[in-house]
Amino acid sequence: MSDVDNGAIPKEYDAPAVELRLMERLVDSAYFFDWKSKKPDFIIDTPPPYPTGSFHIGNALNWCYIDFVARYKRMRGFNVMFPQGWDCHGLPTEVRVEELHGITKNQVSREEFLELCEKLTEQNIAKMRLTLRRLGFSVDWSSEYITMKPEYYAHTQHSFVQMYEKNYIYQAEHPVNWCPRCETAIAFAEVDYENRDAFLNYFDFDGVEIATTRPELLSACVAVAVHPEDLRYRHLIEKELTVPVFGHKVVAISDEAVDPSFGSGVVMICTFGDKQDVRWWAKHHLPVRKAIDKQGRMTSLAGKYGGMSVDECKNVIIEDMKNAGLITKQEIIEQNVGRCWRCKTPIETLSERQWFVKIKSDEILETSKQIKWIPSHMETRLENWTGTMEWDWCISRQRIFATPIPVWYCNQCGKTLVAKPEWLPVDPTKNAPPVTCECGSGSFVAEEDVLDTWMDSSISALQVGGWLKGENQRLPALRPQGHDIIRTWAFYTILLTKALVGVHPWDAIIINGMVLGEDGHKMSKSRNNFVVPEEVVTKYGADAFRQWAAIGGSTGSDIMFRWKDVVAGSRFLQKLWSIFRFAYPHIKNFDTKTCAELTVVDRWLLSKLAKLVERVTLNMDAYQFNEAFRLLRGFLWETFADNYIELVKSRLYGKDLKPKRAAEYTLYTTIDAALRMLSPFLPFFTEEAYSRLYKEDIHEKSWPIPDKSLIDATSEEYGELLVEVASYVRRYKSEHGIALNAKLKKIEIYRSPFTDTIDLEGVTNSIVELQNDMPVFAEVPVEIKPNMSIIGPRYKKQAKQIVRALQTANPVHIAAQMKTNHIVLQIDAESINLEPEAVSVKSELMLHGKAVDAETIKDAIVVIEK
RNA sequence: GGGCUUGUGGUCUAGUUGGUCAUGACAUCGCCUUUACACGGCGGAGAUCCGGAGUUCAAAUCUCCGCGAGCCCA
Repeated sequence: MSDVDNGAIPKEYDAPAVELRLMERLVDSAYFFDWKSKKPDFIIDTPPPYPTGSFHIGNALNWCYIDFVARYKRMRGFNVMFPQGWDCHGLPTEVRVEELHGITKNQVSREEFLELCEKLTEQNIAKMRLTLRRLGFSVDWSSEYITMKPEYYAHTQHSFVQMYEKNYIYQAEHPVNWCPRCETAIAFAEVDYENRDAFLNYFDFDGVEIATTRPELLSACVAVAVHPEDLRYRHLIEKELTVPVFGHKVVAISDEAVDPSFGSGVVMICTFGDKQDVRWWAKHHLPVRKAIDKQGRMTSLAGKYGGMSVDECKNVIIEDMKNAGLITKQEIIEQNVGRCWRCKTPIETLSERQWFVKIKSDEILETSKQIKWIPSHMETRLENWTGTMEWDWCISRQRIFATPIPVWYCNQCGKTLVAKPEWLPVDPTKNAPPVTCECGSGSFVAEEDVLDTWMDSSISALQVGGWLKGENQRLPALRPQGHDIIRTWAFYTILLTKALVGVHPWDAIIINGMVLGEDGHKMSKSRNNFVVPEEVVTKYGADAFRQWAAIGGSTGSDIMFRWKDVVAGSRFLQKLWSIFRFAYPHIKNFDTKTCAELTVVDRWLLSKLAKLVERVTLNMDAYQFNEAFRLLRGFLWETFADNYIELVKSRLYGKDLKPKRAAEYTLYTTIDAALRMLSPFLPFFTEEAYSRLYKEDIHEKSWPIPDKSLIDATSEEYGELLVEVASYVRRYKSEHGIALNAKLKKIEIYRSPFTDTIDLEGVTNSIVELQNDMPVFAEVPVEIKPNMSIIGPRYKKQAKQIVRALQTANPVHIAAQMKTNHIVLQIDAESINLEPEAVSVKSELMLHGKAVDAETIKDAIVVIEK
């Protein structure tokens, strides 16, 4: 090859440089979903990330999966929608705005604060869009949605109104998880749990010993409880007791759930110390005594402790009780404390008037069963969560940056007025309703609470499918998400979609694992095992990063981020580039109509290529990206580059046109199919290579179809033999310290099934002679290998004895018998006729007196003359 | 405490329906600068597939027990 031929193709592939150049010519409209297309839909319910300003590596993993699917499905003829949403609302942005501007949300007006939140969110989204583009994701920007925009939150409000009309939503005074720092109710899904040590205080409760970790709730005590079978306390049941310090009277009840071995076996029930208190309170119809307010301070109910914080009150009351001689002992126990997932403040259980969505477990489970879960065991996580819900989904929040609840209350009669769909979007704190109340009054007070952010994001499946947009409602084929939000996003989306439109939200849900740092722990800033996608892309390029995502682990399992995987990815890019650089001059002007007379080696490769296409396609359909990519890489690196190309070099550089054309044809066909199959994984590399060859966009090409007529067992067998012979010669040279390109005196192949030696002569750089007959030397069998896949099923219990008999027998004797088609073995008293195919013979070959090296490969015998 | 997952050469990892020789990457050792690639090629060494029991002619693969790890939750 002269320099002129490949002068345009640089030797090294500089991925970051190529990728940045290609990004500039990207046209967004290439990936737009076509609402009027006749092609079948493939809509993806992309997770809307929280606009923190940086796209997390865990997101990036998930987006790689999504992009593999989107690009693959487009090539398979689908009208694909890969939308990008942004889940804007919520506390983190509120907190960030307070930090950035050195204010608290109460120091500025509601509007002003909202404006600051929106501005920050816009900026963060802009940053994250850049990362998405840099990673090569084929996002459909025409389908982008931003949940804080009126056109989106109008839909969130619409879902609220519809759910209210369908009797899924109600307002009630009910215990809720409350974060006193954020001053808002939160859902179970927002509660984190942590073990910590606490004092278990034993004290005298009107003559009965009671143990509690929460003496500050004494003023909220509404009952004491004992186990019904506990003989020590039977006499107490239904008696009235006086609460120490505070003096109010409570009744003693019995309940199976009391653990007689915990503490003294008597428990005090308060409003509300923990979830168990709530269960007892509901079951025994106990009264409510609110001792803690929304800021986490003691109320006037706590008497002289009123106004203290919970912790303060706890310390003071313990001191007071000790001084009064009430506390008898204290033990340290491990306690599990629920905390706000955002600010880590211990949560309280308060009884408040809140909005709830009914959880219909049966409906959710039934709907979930209509969805294909990948991997399937992830569905159990949803089932387990659904079965453990203690009360309904609390959707009201006491915050500012969120979707307003579209509700007013009549100032005169107190009636609740829920907005009509045509009034939406609406902020009730800014706008009065355009009607009067049934009672005739036109004076309303606005609901100031806002909606849980999951209400926004959990209509995403409907939203991307054109909900309320005058289109026929379509639904996504696929929901990709992490297993950490199965109990929230997946759960709520199933609930809302089923309730609102009566069907399951998606056909399939594919779960990605979490990304672990190189220390094996979940990636987090505090562990300092954190890597950002930008860093990887700057060093090695997006295509290398995407390979880590593809083969770092099997789909659904947690996957460790490893720099060396990215490095291996970039090396594969270089290998591919070298292959391309080598093939380019041979295929750039290739005429596809040229009919070629293929050699054994060509047919071998094309048969394997056809099988590869079949298997890769199957794995892509099953979302097994790791397997698909592994197959591609293995084929290209070993089969194609290390074997095929080495074998055909002499033909490609030779003067004989026919075999040259055949090799060119095979090169061309393989590279074309390989680039297409690689393109979902390596969009930049394949575009760069393809556009140099064809001046066309590979991403508009179709997925290759396996040419089954090329699958041919005989060609594969012959080709395999050729490869093994070549490999034997290489090994021979290596072992004998002969240079790889050194010429051997002569290579003879006896009993060769094929007739042409051109490729073998090329690759061994030696003369190859074929002989039909047996070689003149003796074949000495040295080992008999049993074929278990034949012996096992055929002889069952006797198999083990047969194997032992074969191994102890004289190999020469067994081999001789094979020629008569009967191998007679004596097993116990029985004589067994074993078929020859049940064994294979390993032989050493000897030539009378003369020194040659020889090896049996399959049925052929290769002799190297020394 | 519960649920789910998982335990494979030094490290990480693949392994579809149980079937002779367990995949690959990185690291390691030897040889090779051969006209695509030294970010490469060829060759080697390195694994009782966590431990135990069971099912089976046959188990990395199925079942049970034990020990360990991860995630989600209480």
